[in-house]
Amino acid sequence: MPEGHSIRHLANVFEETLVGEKVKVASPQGRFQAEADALNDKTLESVTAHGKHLFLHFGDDKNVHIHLGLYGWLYFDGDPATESTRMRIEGNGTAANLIAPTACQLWTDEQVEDKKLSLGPDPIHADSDPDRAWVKLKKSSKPIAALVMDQSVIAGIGNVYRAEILFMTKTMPFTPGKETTEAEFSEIWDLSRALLRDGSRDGKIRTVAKNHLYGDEVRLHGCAHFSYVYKRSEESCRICRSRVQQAPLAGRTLYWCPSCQS
DNA sequence: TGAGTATGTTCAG
DNA sequence: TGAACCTACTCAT
Repeated sequence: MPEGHSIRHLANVFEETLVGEKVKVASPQGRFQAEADALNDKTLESVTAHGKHLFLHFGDDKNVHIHLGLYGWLYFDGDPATESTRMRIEGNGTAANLIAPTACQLWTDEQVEDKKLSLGPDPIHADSDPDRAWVKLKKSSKPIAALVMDQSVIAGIGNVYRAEILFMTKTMPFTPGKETTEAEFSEIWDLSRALLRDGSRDGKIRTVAKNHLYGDEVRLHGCAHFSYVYKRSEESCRICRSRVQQAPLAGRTLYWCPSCQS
């Protein structure tokens, strides 16, 4: 479900509610019980996000690594824990309930650092270095549409942002990375940063300009979103009216406009 | 109500 | 490359 903007948004919610608090940690589902016992009554010192990975730091070499994967989500605002809640963190009159994550692990500081080093730069961070992504991209013969979603190249972009960013920058998605110019990459990086930051404010993806807002919305897990091309392969391009195309690429469905992105 | 699909990653073959 | 993970939503029946 989530791309990098959602993870940054969830980190913000943690910072507003539970960071600095002595918390109760539990695992109603049981699969995180031993780890929860080790964290119970500790203070949640800080929370960091890198790409689609979320890290809860408890000090004393104890951190929780969370990856929501395809199904996972974190519910706040006092929603009651259910028997499928992998981890529940409670304090300060609120609670976070973690449901169906791909990963929920107790990690050392070293494990956290190793994971962050394995990921590409995250455009949402002011101090991330786009050159690390550019060096990898310009060496690769893989299509740009595979590279921008490769978390070891750029961390945080998923299938929705991939389609929308390549459309908005008029990038032909099958262009090999090594044929991309530095100016084209800079445009992709800058737009990624702007869109991820904007989306992280409320956890929603916003890409379509006001003057292009018409027609049907795309439903993303119960929420309505407008998109330029994502999931619009039965419809016409908002700009040129060509039929939006779809094809599998890098294991996911890619959407693009063959006229605007040529 | 059941089939199909999905903002993702890892691992086996 | 495909299966597994195993939830929530959409759509057809």
